[in-house]
Amino acid sequence: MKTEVPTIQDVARVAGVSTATVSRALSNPERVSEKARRQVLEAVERTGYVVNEAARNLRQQRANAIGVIAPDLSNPFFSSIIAGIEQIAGPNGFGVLVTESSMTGQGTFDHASLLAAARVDGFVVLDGQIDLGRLRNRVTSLSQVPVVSACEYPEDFPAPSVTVDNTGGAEKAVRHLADLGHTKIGHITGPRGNILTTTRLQGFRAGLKSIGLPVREDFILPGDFNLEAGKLAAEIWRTMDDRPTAMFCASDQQAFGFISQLSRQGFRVPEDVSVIGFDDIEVSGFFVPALTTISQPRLELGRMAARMLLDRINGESHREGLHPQLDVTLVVRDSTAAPKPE
Amino acid sequence: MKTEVPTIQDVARVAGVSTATVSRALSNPERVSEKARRQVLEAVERTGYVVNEAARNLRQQRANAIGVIAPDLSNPFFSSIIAGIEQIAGPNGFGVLVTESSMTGQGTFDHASLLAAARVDGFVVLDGQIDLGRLRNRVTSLSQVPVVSACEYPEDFPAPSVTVDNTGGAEKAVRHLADLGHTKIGHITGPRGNILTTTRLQGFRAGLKSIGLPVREDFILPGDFNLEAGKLAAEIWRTMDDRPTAMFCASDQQAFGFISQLSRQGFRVPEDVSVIGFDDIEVSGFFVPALTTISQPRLELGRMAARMLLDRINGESHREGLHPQLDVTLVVRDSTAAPKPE
DNA sequence: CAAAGCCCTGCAATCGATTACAAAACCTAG
DNA sequence: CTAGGTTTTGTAATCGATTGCAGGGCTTTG
Repeated sequence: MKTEVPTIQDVARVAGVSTATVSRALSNPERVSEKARRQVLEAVERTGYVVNEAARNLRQQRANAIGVIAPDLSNPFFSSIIAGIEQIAGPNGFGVLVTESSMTGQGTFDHASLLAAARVDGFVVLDGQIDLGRLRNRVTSLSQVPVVSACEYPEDFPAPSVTVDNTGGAEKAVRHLADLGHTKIGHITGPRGNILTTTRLQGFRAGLKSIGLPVREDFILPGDFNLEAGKLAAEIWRTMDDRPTAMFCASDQQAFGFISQLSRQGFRVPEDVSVIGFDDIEVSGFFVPALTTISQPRLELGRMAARMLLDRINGESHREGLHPQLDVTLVVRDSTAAPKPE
Repeated sequence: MKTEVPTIQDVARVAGVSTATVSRALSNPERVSEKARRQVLEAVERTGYVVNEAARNLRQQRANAIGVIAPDLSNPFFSSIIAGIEQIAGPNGFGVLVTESSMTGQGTFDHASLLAAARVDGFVVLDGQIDLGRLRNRVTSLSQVPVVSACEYPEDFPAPSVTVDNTGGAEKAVRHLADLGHTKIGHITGPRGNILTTTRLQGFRAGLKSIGLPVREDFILPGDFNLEAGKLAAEIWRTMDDRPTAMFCASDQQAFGFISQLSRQGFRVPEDVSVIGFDDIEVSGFFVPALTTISQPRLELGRMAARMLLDRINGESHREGLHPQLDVTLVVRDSTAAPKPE
């Protein structure tokens, strides 16, 4: 077995043409003669040639890859978006470099700069907490790299973004609960300072108002998007004198934690309290009880973000505008029901 | 704002030294004088220089990146492994290129070849179904790229691997159920032909034998690792005349599907049937009921795979042997209990 | 048949960093 | 002060693919 990796030179020699012709035969087949094309293709087959991306990238000044900065890979919500990005990037000849930003602040910077320069042609940012200002300061070249944010985005983020209608989703959730007859509706929020937290809380308030229910501030519990936060909120709910009969959770995971802890304490969902989540991750339909939730088009989020980024990289204008917003839908399952008669 | 990305030439000019000195100052600081180092560092600061990875890769013949071929990114099980890979790769200066192989057979090949050549220095394969022979045939250069498989691996896979003790885990599961008093123990398998399916089934059989219980073939239901498979198995379980009182599921997701469907039909876990899973994904502790399961060190799987791959790339021998196997542990929660007295 | 136009091909420059080699600078010891 | 050794620096080749340019061959048209 020869250990040398074949180069375009080898192919050229075998095919009896110049390297220029080989290159053209592979990337612009219509620019070479039928005969040359056949010879080149056969030589490629024979030698097992694969283009050296580093050389191509250097010459073309593009990496044919995009970076994804995600806060937490083990969260199924994000992996689905990444899958969507993959679906668009792959067929377009772009690789996807995924980086987790849930490291120290230091780490965030180091990783991003690692990706920068000729490594990637652009970024999709999924992390709403990322300190882009800091990034920009330190990595000059980054300011020239196209960035698109998806889903979450920091305040004043100077880049195109694709989001879902969080406010509208929250309103839908509240309306659904009210339609069932609930009047004492609570909310467990996301983490402080997060844009999703803000918009969903806004929607929650707006929803209550639009149907003439008062906003009970003591029914708004601070939380986070993870399982543990739901569990903690359940503990608070338990100790309340006057309990909400329905809770709108800022995420499905949070709802799981909430329901889980409640069940353990002997409460039942939806009999004792209705619960509605947000996200519609895969397992939600299989939870016990199956979770009523606001469904986000996660795959489409990723796909759209990738499309926008690719457009920017190719210098094309956005077909979908700078800040497209995708619709969310209410999915009614078994975790919500009419309140117990007093 | 100037739009030019600064190169090493610019830094050299600003610092008043040659490009060779700049390069050395950055990668081998001890090889240049104190003075030159200071000048270079300052020039880097001033110009905002970031090394061009493509150029470096081309010259050094290494990409400083590794590829990960995962079957399904939206499965939280895999994302956790990927996170582990990240944890090792990042600090060692390696980027991580993630690719999903759950596409057409065509896609699999295309993606891998996309990553090949100078894109990555090696692969971690998480997909047990991948057809490496086919890959090897078509992509000559791949046979020279180090590969490590983690978790799953195709039969006769000619590469180092890191796995967990699946057989032992299955035995532990069976023994736990038997200890609770169960004698009619069933199993829902993984997908046909998968190595995990085989080893866990083996362990299931061995476990029964070692405690003197007969293996009832009709208690072994064919399945898959996903939620839907568990649901289907529940339908079969329901129609059985003589039902197992405990089920060992090949994955947590499968167990969720099983429990979910059963609950919907009015059965209760663990009162009517005990269920034990395999994997211990994050949500398992928060399921209703909290799932008893076999816990895999998922993060460590990824970390070890990354370490092994990096060792191979650096031409070092493996500190941990060619096929290390990690231990799994039984985590007892609420989905298993003694069988109902007849 | 000549001129003009088009298609195809090859030569050689180029991308930006690294590094072998050689020269220069600096030290040390005799 | 000098020979020999060590450290630091610079020059220029190199990695492999792409592409501007120009030349050669072929076709078309007047």
